[in-house]
Amino acid sequence: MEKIRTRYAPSPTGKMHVGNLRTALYEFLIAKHAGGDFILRIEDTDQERYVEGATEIIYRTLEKTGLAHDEGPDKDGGYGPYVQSERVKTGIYMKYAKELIAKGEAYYCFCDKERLASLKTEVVEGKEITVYDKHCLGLSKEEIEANLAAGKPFVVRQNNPAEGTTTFHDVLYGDITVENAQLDDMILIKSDGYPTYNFANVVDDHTMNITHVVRGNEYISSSPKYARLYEAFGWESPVYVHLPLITDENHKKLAKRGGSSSFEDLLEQGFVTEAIVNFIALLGWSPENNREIFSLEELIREFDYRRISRSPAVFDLVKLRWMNGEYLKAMDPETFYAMAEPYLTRVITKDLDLRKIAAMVKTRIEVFPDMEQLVDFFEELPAYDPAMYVHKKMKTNLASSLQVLKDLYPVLERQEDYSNDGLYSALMEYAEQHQYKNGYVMWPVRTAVSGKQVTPAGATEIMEVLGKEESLKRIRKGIELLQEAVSREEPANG
RNA sequence: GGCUCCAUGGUCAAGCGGUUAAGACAUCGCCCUUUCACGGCGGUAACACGGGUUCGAUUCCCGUUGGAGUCACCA
Repeated sequence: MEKIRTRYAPSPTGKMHVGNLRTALYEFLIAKHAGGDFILRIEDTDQERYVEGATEIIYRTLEKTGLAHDEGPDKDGGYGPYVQSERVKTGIYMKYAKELIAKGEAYYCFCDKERLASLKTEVVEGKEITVYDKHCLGLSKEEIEANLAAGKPFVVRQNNPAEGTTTFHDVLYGDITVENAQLDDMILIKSDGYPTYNFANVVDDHTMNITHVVRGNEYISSSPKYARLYEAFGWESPVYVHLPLITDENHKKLAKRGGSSSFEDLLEQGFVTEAIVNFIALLGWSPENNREIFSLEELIREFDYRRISRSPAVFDLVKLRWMNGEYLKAMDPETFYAMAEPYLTRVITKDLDLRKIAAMVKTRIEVFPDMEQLVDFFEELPAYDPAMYVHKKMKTNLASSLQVLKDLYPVLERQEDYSNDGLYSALMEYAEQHQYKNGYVMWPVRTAVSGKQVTPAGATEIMEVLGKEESLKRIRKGIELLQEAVSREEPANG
């Protein structure tokens, strides 16, 4: 059987959109699952949209995500060049365009912008819809020669029949048939001499021996035109795999612009590469079993493209967050610390044991930025409401908390061992002496020492990090606040 | 609007003629607990509608409705 060759053919126009990343992933997986090759081809035929540095983003993203290409601009496999603007220089597209012209499957068009604008257009939902009228198809050989000789700008258009139907096959969607009358004479070669995406794509896929064309669903409606091109050339059509759309929560195609639609945006929001890859793999595909957590290696093994779904999938950030949390929990502590540190130092400037803090927070966050509000109290005791000392379940109230803190203060002052274990046994000893429940004493201590309703660890772990001096200081502050609160309460009660 | 595609809970989804219609996220409740979280257990929640085909349709066909995509010298 023929070796599978898939290609990722992005345009260097900016960030790496998650839809594109997913396409690249699937292309990679389809090839690798079958031991095939994954090729990178840069489609930069639109000079106007070209963005400086965008090619670097593509390389960087593929590298970071582990989607290693077997061939590409930086890795010649004998099918180069792998950048379309360079291929243009070889004259390949014009050569094939002329072949089509000779066959009557394409023609020169000299219509200028004005004439095109004068064509009857229909405005639907704010979009102008113009159908080219094949005006230049009627040009005589002499007229064409004369125009060409005069250096008149031209484009080359595909000549589609007005009758009959065209059918193409997609592995997921089956046969799709459209009336040829629906196919407008799309431009193959632009007036600047560059091929359009549609044409370059077909020529390149064929000459680069691509066996499986994997792309987004939005191309499905132009596929019949591709099919006609292959037919006109007498080329064998590749296997088509059109991927379901990824949509936003309103079920609209995920916008290019938007807070979390690019790989870079997601990294910025604190997501981990592996989680992103894992998550988008499951957007439109599911394995035979119920597994959800997959490494790239495992995906390669499991990925059967026949199980790709046909219906669009909403990009659910909430579930991505969950999955990211799973990755953080499974991450080894050193790696986690290395990634967490920059976020930690954003809120903690004091000389505290950041490793310990990172460890506390590791299983409690979904994305890195979550940790900031979880640990900021280490830096400074926030102003807090004494009402926080009241906990129904712990049966603690203002007076009991005050009592506990007052009792404990000298104990903690005497305490030498400020390790978590040492402190814990000291507090437990106190609890036992007074027949108090653990929470009855732990709750007020934790509150005093953190000033927070929610903390990433228990009282003694926090004190261990804080150290003796700071811990005592915070407990004194707690006693002070409680005394005020109690005295304010008493007259009212009495 | 033309054309095309899609249709199982709020979301991702399994299912491929006969099932108590999985599982995950989210949500709710309980348990555990040095609060919260984590973890454990459990609950709520779905086959868009109407016709066929069939002994039997979530599953096959047609239609309706709904949603989406696309109609560039962009990819």
